[in-house]
Amino acid sequence: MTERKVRVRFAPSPTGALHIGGVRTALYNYLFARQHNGDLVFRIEDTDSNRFVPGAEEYIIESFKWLGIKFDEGVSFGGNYGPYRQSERRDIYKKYVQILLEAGKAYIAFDTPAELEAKRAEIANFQYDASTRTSMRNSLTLSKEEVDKLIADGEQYVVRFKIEPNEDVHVHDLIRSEVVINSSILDDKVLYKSVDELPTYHLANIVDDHLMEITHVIRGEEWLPSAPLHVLLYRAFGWEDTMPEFAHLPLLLKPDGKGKLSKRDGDRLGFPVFPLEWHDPKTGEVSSGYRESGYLPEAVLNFLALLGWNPGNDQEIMSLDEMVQLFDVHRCSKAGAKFDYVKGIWFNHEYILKMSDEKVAQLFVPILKEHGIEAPMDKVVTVVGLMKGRVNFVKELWELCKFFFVAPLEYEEKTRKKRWKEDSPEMMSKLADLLESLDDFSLENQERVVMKWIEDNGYHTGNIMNAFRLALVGDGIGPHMFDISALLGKDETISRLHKAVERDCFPVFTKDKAQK
RNA sequence: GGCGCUUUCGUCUAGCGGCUAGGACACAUGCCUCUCACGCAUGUAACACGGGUUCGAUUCCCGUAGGCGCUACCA
Repeated sequence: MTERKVRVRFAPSPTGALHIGGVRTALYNYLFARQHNGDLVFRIEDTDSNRFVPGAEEYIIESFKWLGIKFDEGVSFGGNYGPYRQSERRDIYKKYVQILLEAGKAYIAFDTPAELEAKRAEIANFQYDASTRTSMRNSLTLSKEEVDKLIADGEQYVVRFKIEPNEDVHVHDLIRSEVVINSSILDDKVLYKSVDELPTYHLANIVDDHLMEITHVIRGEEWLPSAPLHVLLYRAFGWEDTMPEFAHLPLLLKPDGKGKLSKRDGDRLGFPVFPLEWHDPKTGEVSSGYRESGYLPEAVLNFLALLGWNPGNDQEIMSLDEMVQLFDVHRCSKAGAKFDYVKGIWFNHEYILKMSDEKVAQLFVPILKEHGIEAPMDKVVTVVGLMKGRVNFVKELWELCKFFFVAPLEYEEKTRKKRWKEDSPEMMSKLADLLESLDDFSLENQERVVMKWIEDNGYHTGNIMNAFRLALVGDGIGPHMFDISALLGKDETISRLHKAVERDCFPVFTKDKAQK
């Protein structure tokens, strides 16, 4: 095979937010490049001036920065194969269009969009190809003089690829092995439009991949039908010997129902489909992002990687570096994968579990601040250590942990009803007195003394501990009691006990299940 | 409609002629326990259908059906 350095590219169109499927495509390209000590190129395919959306390019770059996917060259990264924005490569494309024209492998067509539309309405399954081009207005049916005159008169035209019929075109695909399509079913694709002096995707793509010395094209399955066209283009230019290898990835599908994953599904089922929050400049609509929803970038990448690929064993939790080692494009699945966002939540849980208490605490501090809490770091770290296993997202920590920082003002009704007995005020007073007498308020000492006190007096452990919990937490949840009281400290613990006794654990609140 | 791709538990998937069809998420149950979780254990659950090939098909081939994609002067 070739000795060329591996070079792959991710080439989005700046038409809006980066779709999560695009993120996965980029990830696979990244893994492939890293694994082969190759380069990953970031190219912007903005050949459709009508669909350009301001801010989209910046959004895409920021997304990858957050995710931790690094490019070696391209828009905003520099490199020796630029420019990397297709709208800045007009002259290059013009030159190659000319080459095809001169070689008789492409021709100029003057049929207006309206005329074509009429044709399509008139003839079922109309296709601009070998069977119909002789009856259309193009440089094959018009004389050289007529063509020149039309152009001189400012008539708009397009350049079409002249596809020879009845030829079996073989596309070798790394995931699907060989795909064969007969050239007769391909139409004479528009390669270039005079209106904006820009090529269409197909031409620009082939020219750029060739000039940028791309060795492997890893892209979504939606491109499979046009792969034969691309092969034909490489051939027309005489570049077949350096034509990249293709790998067409299966698509990401709706979690339920049918069809490919769309932004609507996210809104409908409550999960993001974009890496970052996206503010649509045209509609003003705001779409949620994985970052803002509290996902860890490593978890998102890990989750995405396994949607359509697996390392061949049971390992599911993998760092980016591990994935680089394990990735194998031949192990990609062929069929589309329903987007299992519930599993994505599980990945986030696993990554929080895996992350050090210190790091999670750092993420928790801003959330505490939002609630007006400024706590010493060591306390936050301890709380996180006690509680992080219970959540899927760092932000969920607040609801579960707030009692560590704020004394309860109300007590959960159901728990009060169940755990606050007739004699609880009396018992809690006694407990407060007992704790008051302690010089050593450590977890171990408290536990030893209190448990002995319970045993000596023949109390019921559950009654005491549950009332104790209700007094300190205001609810029937949380870690072991002495973890709580030790962290709260002697004064705060006793204060909360006294308050609970005074109030008799009133007022109460109910957990409204309806509100999320 | 045409062309192409595709088809294993509800979901993501392992399997590459002979297996009690494995794992993970979700779900259920149990254990742990002062509560709620975490965790751990166990369980429910799949080879789309019909023909071949073969001693033997989840696996190979051909159909059918379903799904997905493409079918633009969009990518």
